[in-house]
Amino acid sequence: MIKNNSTAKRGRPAKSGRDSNQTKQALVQSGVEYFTEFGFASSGIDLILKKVSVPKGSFYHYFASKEVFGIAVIEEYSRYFAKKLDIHLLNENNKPLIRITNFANEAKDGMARYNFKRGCLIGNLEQEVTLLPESHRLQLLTTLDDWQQKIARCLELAQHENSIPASLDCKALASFFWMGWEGAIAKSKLAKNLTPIDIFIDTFLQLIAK
Amino acid sequence: MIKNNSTAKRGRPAKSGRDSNQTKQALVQSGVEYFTEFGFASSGIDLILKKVSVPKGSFYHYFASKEVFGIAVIEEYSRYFAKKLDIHLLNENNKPLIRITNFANEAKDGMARYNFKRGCLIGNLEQEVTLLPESHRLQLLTTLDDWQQKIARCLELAQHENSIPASLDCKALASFFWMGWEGAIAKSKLAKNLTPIDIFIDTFLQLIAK
DNA sequence: CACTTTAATAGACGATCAGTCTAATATGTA
DNA sequence: TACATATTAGACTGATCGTCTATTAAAGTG
Repeated sequence: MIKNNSTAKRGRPAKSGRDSNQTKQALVQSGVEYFTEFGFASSGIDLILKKVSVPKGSFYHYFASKEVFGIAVIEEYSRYFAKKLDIHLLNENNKPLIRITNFANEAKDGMARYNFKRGCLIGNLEQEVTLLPESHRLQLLTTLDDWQQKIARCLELAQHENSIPASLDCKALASFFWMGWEGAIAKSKLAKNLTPIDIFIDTFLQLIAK
Repeated sequence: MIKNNSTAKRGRPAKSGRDSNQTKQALVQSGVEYFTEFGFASSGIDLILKKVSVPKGSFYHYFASKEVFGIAVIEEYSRYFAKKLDIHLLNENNKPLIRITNFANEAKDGMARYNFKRGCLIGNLEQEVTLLPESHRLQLLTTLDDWQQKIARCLELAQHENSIPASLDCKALASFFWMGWEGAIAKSKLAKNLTPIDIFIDTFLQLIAK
């Protein structure tokens, strides 16, 4: 007998009508939103579930624990953000430093759109690290390292076209960039306006310009 | 009858033997430590009390609420940190940029001494701002503004002695400095080493040097 | 010395909410 | 019909939170 390849599924059907992967993805997405706004420790599973109409009893059917769920959430955000970075930083229509500016502008839009309540998931969890499981800590480091490489490559391009001094160490400069960036996002959340991000980007570009 | 000016006190004596002000101060100090390590929301009053052997029932005798207590804690830390800043930034034995380096070195010592678990209270609460009462948010902004002025003045001195370009806006640069600083402290906590702080300070000084 | 005032403590209260688990339910397959 | 599988219902334990009220222990007062 040939295995039926149709979409027919065994078991009790999900209340929402979603299939298993969709439900999982919806939960992860909800987790991204809550963790970004309230952090890991202060986000309750209850609300995360409620937001996407998945009953509480189902959580441990989809994830083994809150920690494992957290890993999926961080991974999702990392992927999403890396993609956004690539769109700008690899855009050959623009010069390298313009690409960075464009990325910053998109991020600024996001900050304002969510009323300065969200910011960057990675930056937020970073501050919470003393409360986080070790698995999360390592994952955050890996993510930041990835982003750092993307910026470093863009800065190297700028260097090759002689927009910034050859004397600069682009790897160190990329690390410097992200520290300032996370600080700027945090300050922007605190001040509830975009001035900090503007100051950060403007100053950064001014300082490295040849 | 002349009022007795001795140390005799009414009321049930404190278990610890401390007087009211000492107890209050001890609680605030304990709060600084807990809030710096775990943030405001995740720090329980219970542990803060236990650390300085003040019984739980006494908390609301000394402070009207956790929020009011938080204000005292932030104020204490702000004062402590401002003093530390002044010691370095107003030290006329050193050139302005050396003063900044010295401040950074002392902070590095502190990070290592506490095993990268504490960092900066203000930076930590900053990330938590969505969970904080508005009074705390405003207080954090004021504190950062104060620190910013101190660094700005130091940078202006550097400018006057021609160590950094006259074209730089010292106020903006000071704001830039603190965003990067808070980001570097956070990254250092995450990585559990001092490399991020080194990269931040070295790069900052390199970029602004004439 | 009785009584009041003040300072500090003891201990419990109600609420919330975490993460988890077991039993029940709803479907497909044999 | 019986079983396998997928999902849900909902309660459970245990912690912990911030807060409050009654009580205790001292000093002042007349």
